[in-house]
Amino acid sequence: MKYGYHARRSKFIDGQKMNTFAEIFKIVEKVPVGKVATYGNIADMAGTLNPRIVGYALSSLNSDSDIPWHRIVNRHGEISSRDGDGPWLQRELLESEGVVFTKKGRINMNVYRWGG
DNA sequence: CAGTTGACAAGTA
DNA sequence: TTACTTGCCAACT
Repeated sequence: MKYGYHARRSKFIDGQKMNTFAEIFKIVEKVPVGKVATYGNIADMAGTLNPRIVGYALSSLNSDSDIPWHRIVNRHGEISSRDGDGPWLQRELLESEGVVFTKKGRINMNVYRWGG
């Protein structure tokens, strides 16, 4: 599965019409505990999105959101959140779910990556 | 309506 | 392996 941008904008998932952000959140919600997904993963599953849009959508969430935003990392298995307590909180949450970080602060994607 | 932005990814060196 | 460049596109201004 390559990182391909789909030309069509499918705003339909499971036969229901919904906006772009909702699509993203719906996918993110499916990431199981103890696993992580990349922005590209979510974008690909959503069917049409640029991975940037995924980050954009997640950035609109609060830290206490019901969406497991912390399970989304970049392709290198690194935390990409911006500033504030975001990055630290994300790592805390992941470690509390059993995700192990390397000394460089990266995640072994071969083990924890979800999808497929 | 026309830029600009951004929690990215892939390719290349 | 890291660092830099290019392509993306919805939301924002």
